Amino acid sequence: MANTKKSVLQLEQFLPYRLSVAANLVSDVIASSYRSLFGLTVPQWRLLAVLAERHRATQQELGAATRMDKLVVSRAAVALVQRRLVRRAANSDDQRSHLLVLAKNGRALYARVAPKAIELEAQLLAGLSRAEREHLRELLLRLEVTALHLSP
Amino acid sequence: MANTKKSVLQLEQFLPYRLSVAANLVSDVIASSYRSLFGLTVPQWRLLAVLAERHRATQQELGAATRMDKLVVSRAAVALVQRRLVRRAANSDDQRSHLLVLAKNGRALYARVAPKAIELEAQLLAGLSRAEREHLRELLLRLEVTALHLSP
DNA sequence: TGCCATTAGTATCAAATGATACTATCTTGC
DNA sequence: GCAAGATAGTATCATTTGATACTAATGGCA
Repeated sequence: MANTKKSVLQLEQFLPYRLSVAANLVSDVIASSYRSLFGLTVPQWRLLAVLAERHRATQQELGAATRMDKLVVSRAAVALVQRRLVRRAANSDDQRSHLLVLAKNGRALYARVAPKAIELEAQLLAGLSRAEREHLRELLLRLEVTALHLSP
Repeated sequence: MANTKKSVLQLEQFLPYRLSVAANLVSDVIASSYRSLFGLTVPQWRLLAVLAERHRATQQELGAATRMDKLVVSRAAVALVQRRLVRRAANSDDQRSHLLVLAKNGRALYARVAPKAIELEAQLLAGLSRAEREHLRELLLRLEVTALHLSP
């Protein structure tokens, strides 16, 4: 019998479940690699990535760029500053916030982390053709937009 | 300039990041819905779903079916038993384990939860055609297999 | 049989995460 | 130009989550 109506739910076929399983597996691969190689958590690594792209940002901007809430950003920033990978400077435009910038150490670490990230991504995507990767990216994006719409 | 080589990393384009963002958004939609409507966490809901499919299972089997570790399964099971949604029976084949079965309440609750789950899935996938949904499912599956291979 | 390694499940403690509320600064409306 | 919100960031506390180690039971296998 073809599954034309799917009035019954099967967990294995349930997309939110599949998505969660895939994302967790990928995330574990990434997270354990960053932690063991560089001592970085995922939020910390994301901040580094954004700061490498933008050269400077407030925590607020970092939160928007990484879609992490301000508490997660704050804790990651504190850790990075303590490790002297990132420096804080006053923001003359707004004294409530600080501008975060990569320190020399941070820049050096990022130069080591980024190739590893690209390599991991390549390994994860090894089973997909170029066209399939593009398609996956696009499908995920559209899913995101819809989910965002449904969010509380 | 076409991005032919991508020697530089952009977080926005980084697949593990995109996947994580999409999965978290979807997961939040699901989790908050289940919690507010039924008082269920995601692990609890997954156990109900598997028990509804199989009628009985040990925690070990539940862990394998839902890809959650035994600690998560144990805590979810305790909560479900306390709410009398699930009953435990001795397993004569192996006295170390128990067989979990949906109680009447659990069956009734599941009958209310499942349609909601299917509806949420439909809403999340509203932006995708049938073919695209299939494709997404397949791509995620292949990604999973690769990630599993890379796992520690 | 009887010993040892393995497994199912849980208790216990440490660490991460999240909710709330606070301080300091900024913005807006009047 | 000054009160009344709003916002950036953090401290504090409560809850979740995870690591470790434990108990009880099983499965080899000598």
